[in-house]
Amino acid sequence: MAERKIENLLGLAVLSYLTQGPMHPYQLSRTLRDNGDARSIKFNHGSLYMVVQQLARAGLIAEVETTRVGQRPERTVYGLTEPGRRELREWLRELVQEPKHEYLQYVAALSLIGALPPDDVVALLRARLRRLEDQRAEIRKLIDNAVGEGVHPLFLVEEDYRLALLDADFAFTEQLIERIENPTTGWRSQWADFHQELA
Amino acid sequence: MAERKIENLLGLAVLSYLTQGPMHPYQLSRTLRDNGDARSIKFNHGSLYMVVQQLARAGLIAEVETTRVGQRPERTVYGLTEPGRRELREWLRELVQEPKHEYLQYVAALSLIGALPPDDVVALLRARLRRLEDQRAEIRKLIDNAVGEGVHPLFLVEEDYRLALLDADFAFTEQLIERIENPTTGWRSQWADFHQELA
DNA sequence: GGGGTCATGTAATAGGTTACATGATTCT
DNA sequence: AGAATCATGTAACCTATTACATGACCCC
Repeated sequence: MAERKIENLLGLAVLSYLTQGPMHPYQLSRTLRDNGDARSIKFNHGSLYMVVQQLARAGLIAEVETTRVGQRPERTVYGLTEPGRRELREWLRELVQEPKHEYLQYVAALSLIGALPPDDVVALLRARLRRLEDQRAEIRKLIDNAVGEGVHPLFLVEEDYRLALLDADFAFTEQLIERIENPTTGWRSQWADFHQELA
Repeated sequence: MAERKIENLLGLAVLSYLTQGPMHPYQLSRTLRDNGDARSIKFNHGSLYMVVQQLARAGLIAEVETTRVGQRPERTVYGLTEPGRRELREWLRELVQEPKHEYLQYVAALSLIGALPPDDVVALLRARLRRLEDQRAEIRKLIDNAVGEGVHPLFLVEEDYRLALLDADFAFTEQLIERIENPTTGWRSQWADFHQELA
């Protein structure tokens, strides 16, 4: 399968929004933030303009008109092209279908965790549990609010997914504490020994 | 808390390896790959040299000596400084303790999933389930092999975590299919209607 | 002993983020 | 009317990735 010209997921969001008609970048920016999609896709003002340029260069979107109101800078309105529509479809299909390898911070930390002494780690893991609970509650509230306002759950699946991951993290972390602390099979003493040697 | 000067997690790995004594970049590179830490931390040759420079500029590591063997380019050997040791500890502590918001591809896709027709999506989700199983099996094997060779499970926790996330993804995805397809409460028809309007 | 691959590093390019700039609008 | 904020875009900077370069070693 041909490599994608644009990797930045902001581009995907842009393509997706443009299915509802042509827009200028600022409008996209606005919609992104209002829609709360910025929770799911890393967004910042500067990158948006960049990505729009890239999409245009790749022929996935095209200038539809440029207007000017008063003395403000020109606004260039972009619309989806046919290749753009196809790219949107293919890109989305791939992301849904193909679990991608991602580099997560916690994974990185876990892979180097031996550099900290085990007792410290247990305390840190306990702290993590608390924060995970907080985050969970927050997302829960966000979902409930939205549903309360009549948003169809289809538009909240990504938040459900986040919850699922948080729960998995929580369970894993609890279990990790157990594996360190268990009085008979726990790793504590070996770990402490190993850790001595480093210092 | 003061912002970290270096964000790139490769830097964390470098600090961590240097606790075992000074090394030159190529040696770090080698260790990274051999250790399999490249599975957890995005690694490529070029970035490593960059990060090493950054760490040096920030005073977290320092040149210990530069040697030259034959006509090969000079090798500069770096060692951990005291601030570097502290940074390593603090950085790790933070990562363990504080669940970070990350932008995941699947999350992005889910947030825009309405752009695809529901029947397609169900097929894609089913495909995902199969690949998740494959990935799971692969990691399982990797863990079992390593344990078989006598590696302490402490050095495999990050793989356990990966498994936990894969399982959560699997369960979520199964459930999502159900929520779309359920004959009485499923989203299919509303979704299809909504999707019509876009075209 | 010539062709690959390893060892080791630098330079060029492209991507993304922050900072800057300026007219319009709203608030007090 | 001045201050603050919004609208809109560009430019400068920094980071990361790819490509390039070259001596040494190993294999047939």
